[in-house]
Amino acid sequence: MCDQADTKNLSVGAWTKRCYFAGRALMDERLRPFDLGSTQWYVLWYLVNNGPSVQRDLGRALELERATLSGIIATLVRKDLVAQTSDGGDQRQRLLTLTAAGEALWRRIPDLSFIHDAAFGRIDEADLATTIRVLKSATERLQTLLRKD
Amino acid sequence: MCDQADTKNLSVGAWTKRCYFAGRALMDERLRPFDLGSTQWYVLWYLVNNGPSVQRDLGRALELERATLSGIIATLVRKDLVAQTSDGGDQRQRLLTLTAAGEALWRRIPDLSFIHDAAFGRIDEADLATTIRVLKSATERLQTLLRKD
DNA sequence: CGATTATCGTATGGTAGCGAACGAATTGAC
DNA sequence: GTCAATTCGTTCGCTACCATACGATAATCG
Repeated sequence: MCDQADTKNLSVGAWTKRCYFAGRALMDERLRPFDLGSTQWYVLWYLVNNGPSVQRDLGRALELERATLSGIIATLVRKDLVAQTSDGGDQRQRLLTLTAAGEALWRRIPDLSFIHDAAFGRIDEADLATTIRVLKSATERLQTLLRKD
Repeated sequence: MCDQADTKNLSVGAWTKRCYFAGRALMDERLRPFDLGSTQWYVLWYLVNNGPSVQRDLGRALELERATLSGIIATLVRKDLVAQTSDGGDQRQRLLTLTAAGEALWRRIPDLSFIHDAAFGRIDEADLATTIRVLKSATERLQTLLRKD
């Protein structure tokens, strides 16, 4: 967004947006036959790899706000891919488990790691490290400014 | 998202997301007193710097889909910040102009360039260039894969 | 123990983004 | 000149994200 602005630094933000949305668009496209969104895929992925989990842990791992995750879970429950129960422990928490339909769907979904390989696989290790460092420090600075005046 | 996944390359995507949303969140926070979203700000910014513009050009400059821009314009028109007219030329196109209220609001909004300065200002030029190159090539590869099978 | 504080999930309302389908207008091919 | 293809904007339905406010449950402090 706004490459033509005064400082060339703005273009970092522009490419950050482009890259983020291009990745999401590709995931969404490949998941469309399964009627699944990219973030919904991440939730299933987490449950497959970590087993039944509490909503709170899932939100922290995927860095999603409670409200955001709540909506995504509601969608997955509506599609009968995930079940939301109480495990008898902390009554505030909800335990999420894959349903049989959810597991069956997951087995039908092809591997999506080619997306990350295609995007970053051929890039030099040192350049990747630099990119991560730049994005990380920029993010930290932005978050420091947030609500800190 | 998903830092704990198998390949470390995944974390580039995670930081891309983090950085993008951190920047947007900061813009949104600073614009909240003016009841303006970050993308709405970009539209006003474009009109201020380029004068009355056709919706099509604005969409291309900001890289927004027609449908996305249409919604944003509708919001700005509802707030009486932007007016949508026909300029007598191509009858399919709509000319966008800032209203008096839009110009008045723009004058009240503080400069937001500090956001980009804070995020990327202190980063080494060479590292910035590397980051842009990595993000650009990743984006291009992703877009090549999109709908090309 | 009781009252305050913190945490978890939900609900609401908003912005931002995309795909698909549509009508209207323009352009191009023949 | 007519008909097909393209372009422009809108609308609809959807995902995803956040802030805010709320109720319910835990944890803590007195």
